[in-house]
Amino acid sequence: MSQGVEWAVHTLLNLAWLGTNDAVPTAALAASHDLSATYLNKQLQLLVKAELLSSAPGKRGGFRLTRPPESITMLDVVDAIEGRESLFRCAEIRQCGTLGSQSSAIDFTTSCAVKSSMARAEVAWREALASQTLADVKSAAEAHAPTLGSTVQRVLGRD
Amino acid sequence: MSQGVEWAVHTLLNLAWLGTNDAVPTAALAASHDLSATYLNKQLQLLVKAELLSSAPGKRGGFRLTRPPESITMLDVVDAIEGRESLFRCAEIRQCGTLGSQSSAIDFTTSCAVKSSMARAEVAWREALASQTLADVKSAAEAHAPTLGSTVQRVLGRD
DNA sequence: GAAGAATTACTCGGATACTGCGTGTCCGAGTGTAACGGG
DNA sequence: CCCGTTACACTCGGACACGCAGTATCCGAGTAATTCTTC
Repeated sequence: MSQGVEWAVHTLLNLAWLGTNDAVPTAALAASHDLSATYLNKQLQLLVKAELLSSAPGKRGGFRLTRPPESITMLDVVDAIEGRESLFRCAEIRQCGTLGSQSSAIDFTTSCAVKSSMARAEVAWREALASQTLADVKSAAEAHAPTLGSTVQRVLGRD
Repeated sequence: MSQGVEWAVHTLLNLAWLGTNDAVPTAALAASHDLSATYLNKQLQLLVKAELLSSAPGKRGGFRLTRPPESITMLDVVDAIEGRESLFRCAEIRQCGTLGSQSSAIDFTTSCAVKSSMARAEVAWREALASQTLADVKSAAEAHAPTLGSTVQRVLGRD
């Protein structure tokens, strides 16, 4: 899985701690975790495309959350970065080769059993991701570092 | 996710249908689904290393299952091919940059909240995979193609 | 006819190239701000 | 003092290289079966 997901989640968390007061430019977000600003920008563009962030150009421009953290699930973030494709892609190899050509024995209109099995597991994964919001993760982090919110505001605050 | 997983599962299924009578060489297994024999062999070696298959050299050599299909889970196969690493690898970027250096505010001895969240979802995925055996998938496939077993024996049978 | 050794043909196994995607970087288009000048 | 214009500095956004893991391939080492020779 792409490491861009980690970048995205931490960036979204920082924006959540900061509140939706102001837009934050890529450079500041990158500096807060020592990331490549240009590459982080690539990920942020994906988040904009997924409508998790909105971008503002010009002076005092940057990115800000479009929704409260309670309305952003981990699945939203993963899908935005990884592109909603499934982990396991079935190439339907069962239909090929000496076995696949024995079509009389196989009903290819039904879904591949291997594909179904993998899909079941993937649904479990996605449901677990969808059940956790950005607010949940934020709270979990605060549990062990209560001052984190004010620290972010001090470091990222524009004024 | 690597497509080798699909190759591995279908190959294991074919061996299951054939029964543990005889070893089947890579070439036959590859031909049954029109795969690259040499590359399939690479995957089979991984399965041998994971002790799901045993290999026999020489004439009438090949691969055979080491355990009954009921004792092989989907997770076993995925782990064997993909190499037991987790999908999401945490780079601990929270400890870097202008925010990470504010260590007074953050307790780095505790696990990263983002990492924990992703890990939860991954556990759900692995449990779903572990709860499905190769025999389950085999049965599901047979439900829509009862003659599949005999077809495999006819196509792959050595005699 | 039986036993044993040499031959053979087939198998796996690891070492060797290639390719596509994730990773990383760069420069141009566009916009909000601020400064400036005129009324 | 206020407003319109102009210039500017900063922002995003997409287009351009790089590297590595997944993909694909090849050839050599090793073994079991077979064949041939000999007793």
